[in-house]
Amino acid sequence: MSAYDVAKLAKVSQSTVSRVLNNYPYVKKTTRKRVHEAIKELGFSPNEIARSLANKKTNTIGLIVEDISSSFYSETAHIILREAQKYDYEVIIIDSETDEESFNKSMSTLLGKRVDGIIVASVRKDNKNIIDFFESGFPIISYNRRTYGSDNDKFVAVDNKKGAMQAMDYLFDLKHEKIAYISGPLVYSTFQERYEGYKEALWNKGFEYDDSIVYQDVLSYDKVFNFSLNLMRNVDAPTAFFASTDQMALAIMDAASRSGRHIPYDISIIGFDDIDIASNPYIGLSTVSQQKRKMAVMALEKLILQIKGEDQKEDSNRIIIDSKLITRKTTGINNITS
Amino acid sequence: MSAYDVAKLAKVSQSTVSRVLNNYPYVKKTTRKRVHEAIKELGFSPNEIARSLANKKTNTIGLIVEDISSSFYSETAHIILREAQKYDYEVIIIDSETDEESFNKSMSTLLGKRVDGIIVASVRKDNKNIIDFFESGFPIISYNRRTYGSDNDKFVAVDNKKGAMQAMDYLFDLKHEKIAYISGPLVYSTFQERYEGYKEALWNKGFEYDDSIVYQDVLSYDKVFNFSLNLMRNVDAPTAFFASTDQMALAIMDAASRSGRHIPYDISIIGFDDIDIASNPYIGLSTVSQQKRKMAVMALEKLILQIKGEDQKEDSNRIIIDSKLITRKTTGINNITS
DNA sequence: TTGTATGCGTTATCAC
DNA sequence: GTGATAACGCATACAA
Repeated sequence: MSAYDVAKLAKVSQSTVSRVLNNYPYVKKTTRKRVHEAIKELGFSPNEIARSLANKKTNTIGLIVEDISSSFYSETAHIILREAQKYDYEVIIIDSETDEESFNKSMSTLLGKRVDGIIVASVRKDNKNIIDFFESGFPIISYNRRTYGSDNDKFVAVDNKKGAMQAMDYLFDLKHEKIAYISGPLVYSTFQERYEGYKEALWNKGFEYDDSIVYQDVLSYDKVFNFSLNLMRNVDAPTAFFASTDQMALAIMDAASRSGRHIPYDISIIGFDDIDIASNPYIGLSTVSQQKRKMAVMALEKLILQIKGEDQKEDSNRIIIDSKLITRKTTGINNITS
Repeated sequence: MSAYDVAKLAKVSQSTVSRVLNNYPYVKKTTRKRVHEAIKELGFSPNEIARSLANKKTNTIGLIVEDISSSFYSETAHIILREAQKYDYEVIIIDSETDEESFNKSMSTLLGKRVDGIIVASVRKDNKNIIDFFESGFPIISYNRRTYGSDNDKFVAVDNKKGAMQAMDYLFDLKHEKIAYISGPLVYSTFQERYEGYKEALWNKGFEYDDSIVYQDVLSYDKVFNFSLNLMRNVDAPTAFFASTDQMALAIMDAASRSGRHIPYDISIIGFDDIDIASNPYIGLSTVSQQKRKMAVMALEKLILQIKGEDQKEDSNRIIIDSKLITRKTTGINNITS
């Protein structure tokens, strides 16, 4: 069934049906009513595909995510989905790896579907391909992780370096001096910058960087668990652990209890992200908040401005959100007398 | 840029371009090569929207979810997204409430976009609207929660009642006799059936159903926390809690530690779902597994069979997956002498 | 205020 | 093997 059927029933032309569908003002009231009745009678709903073809816009956006089952992504995706509804956009989510080949494939299928814009939740910092899109003017924005090397990049992210320094300074305030750091892959700007924050905080305090208490590898629960457990078994184990994600902090907490440590009396742990489970009182993880909601909402709004061509040149395309230290129950004063 | 540009460059007609795009066999090798070269030179990628209009299929499916940030949904969505890629389907995710009005709205926009099929993660058991779709033959399937009242319904779900009984029997084996039950809204088949399992397990043992130790309300962390904490403060508090979701079990664990109880020595807690965090050794929640992966994969496969019209009449459209009891560290023998 | 005709970028049916 | 040409279901410029 098409608009022609409606037209026939309402005794008008298909163009008139189209006009009432699009609220074109100059349609006689009575014919508008006839058309509406015909639509209802037939249960007609316009074919958005055909509409998109004629319009050259699909009212759908793409969201490329690394792993939607991971808390940070699912929580921000939730916000984006709900928010997009308000603007009448649907969203196609692509869940794929971040290597350049996978990324290109995701972009191709999204562009094939002619989405109006794309949000990328997880780029690698050296992704060259996305830069071409930034410069092409196609509506696209990344959040959480950013890319380097383009003057036209668009992203919204927390101040990762500052956030890391906040966490470190807080641990220093609690009299911790030997602080282990658990980093994710440095191919991501988030980890790169948090790592810099860790080092700079150390430097500011005059402490030396100790490679042996720094983990820098893939985000694997088991690997982080083992690394932490090993450290904890040393006589002069670190008194505090700073994890670059909450997920990893969970693994460290596990290692702590496995090693017989009591949090936060024997050991302090702080994370980064503030995923939902962190605020669970049973976990009560101290962490650095990314302000997920703000981040997700701004990414979407900025994208829509681009789509509508309303983004002002004066507006910055690089939005940096303030990090926020959140102290809960996994951090405490250092009781280890050394 | 369109296939016409490619055609011009390759000195063929647009139809021939279409033929090589679709791997139509009877195209001369040399012209096929010329077309491929032209495509590459122009960086052409076919407009899937136009293709969909001509084809009457979009190669995209819809997924209606209640809250993608909730573990169970994000974890199953992850599986569905990854799996759909293999079949060359994209997926539009709609995150919305489950009341009939919201549901109808979600369906309308999905049908407007002409998706090839729809997966519904969270229907209410009395949803009448979805029944019309089951009976219309439009490819649609629900997972996790089902609907009652249609002979043509299609779903894949765990055996919720049996799962609940497994949990209860396990607690009975651990010498628990007074077991509180935390239920979600009975408008969902999952909670309805788990509730029945709870009662039937009680009945089988000859224990009486005690309304005062049963929570039956919305899924709210705070409400469950308070309810549990109140119970625990009684002199003859339940020695075990059975939560109808892992999320709620987390709230109960919180209440337990708040009330000074040690899990599992003073109190046992068991959940339902087996979300990822449950297996975190720091949490170590005993639970009933829904076999998420199996469930998600089957829902998608069944849907695709429907789309391709290959679903055999002999096949059952009601797939019930076995529940699996998973014992971890939140359950133990009852030490309370009564 | 409304109808006619054309285009959007494909696929598919015919001819040649 | 390949090229016209008519759909697909709408939006829209142009006429009337």
